[in-house]
Amino acid sequence: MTFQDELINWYRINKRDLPWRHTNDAYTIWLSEVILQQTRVEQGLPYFNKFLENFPTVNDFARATEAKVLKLWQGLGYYSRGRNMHATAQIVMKDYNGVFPKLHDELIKLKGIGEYTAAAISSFSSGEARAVVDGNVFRVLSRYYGIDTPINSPAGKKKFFILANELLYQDDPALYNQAIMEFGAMQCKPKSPNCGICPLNQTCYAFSHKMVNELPVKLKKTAQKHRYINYFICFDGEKVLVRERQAGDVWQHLYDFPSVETLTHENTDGSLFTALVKKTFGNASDFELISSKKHVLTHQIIHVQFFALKNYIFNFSIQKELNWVSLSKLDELPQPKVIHDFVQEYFCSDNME
DNA sequence: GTCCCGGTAC
DNA sequence: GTACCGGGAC
Repeated sequence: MTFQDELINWYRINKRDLPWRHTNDAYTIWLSEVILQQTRVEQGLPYFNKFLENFPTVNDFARATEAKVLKLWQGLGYYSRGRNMHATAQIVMKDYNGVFPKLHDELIKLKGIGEYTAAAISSFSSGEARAVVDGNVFRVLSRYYGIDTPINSPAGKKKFFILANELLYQDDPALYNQAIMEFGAMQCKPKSPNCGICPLNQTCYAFSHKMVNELPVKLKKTAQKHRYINYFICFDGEKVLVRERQAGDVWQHLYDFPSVETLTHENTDGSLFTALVKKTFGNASDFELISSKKHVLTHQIIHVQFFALKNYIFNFSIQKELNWVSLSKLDELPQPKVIHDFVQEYFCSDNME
């Protein structure tokens, strides 16, 4: 049997029953593919159901507010995906009369749709012969063919893209695309794949050369930088002061609190930190540490501290994009996970007293 | 705790 | 090439 036939055969027996595999609708497939970018099926599945329920059509998606989209996206990470989807839904309404494109060359023009997603949507919705090249495909091909070109280098991307398209099963591109990705996700897993039961083990380069754990090769990621963000919780009766985060940093258009960022881990009781807080919030201001958390991103390790702020003088010129929000409405705002976790803990223990 | 996983935009 | 997030495996 050929490589392609083995994969398809394996897929017919082992595939998971997933909702987006029962449709040819480009809009529904787009929802699933963008949600599944950088995301495992188990984590993405509830979000897919939530989005389809809230936005049954691309028109419903386009007419929503961005805050509603981000609120539904909350906790999934990489929020630019949600913002780009919202923009794309509006472009589809305006430029495509609400009919979601099915062909690669149109899809690739849309925000948030790159080579992988254009190939996936076009092959699954229209049967177009475009090979998907995602992390699963990189892994399966690099191991089976023994290719050690780094998958995150320009040369590697080109090489695997060409090979994947040469291997594409022309009789049913969609079936083959599904098969190789599912095979990568479930059998040719990143860690401890069970090569003993793999139907391709007799012809797999990595297996016969004992290189399964060395492939694929990936260039080392850049070092993470440490950041120290100190949040201040300000109350005015039932209202709390929140900030909408702006472009140029993480969590764009999500909400957190007024903050003071320092270059190092400041001593909370130290005079330097106290001076900084007084400079920001007024000389009479006083603060008390509530909670500390560490939040890890790709390129940043964010050390977060939450303080209760008292006797401050509110001054809009100090931090922009500040708004008072009543406590009961706070959870309606999209929040970064580290903020949402804090809010849940802080106000839950408050209620229990 | 520490390490590893994954598409797109710029 | 680098920035974007959160969760799962160990």
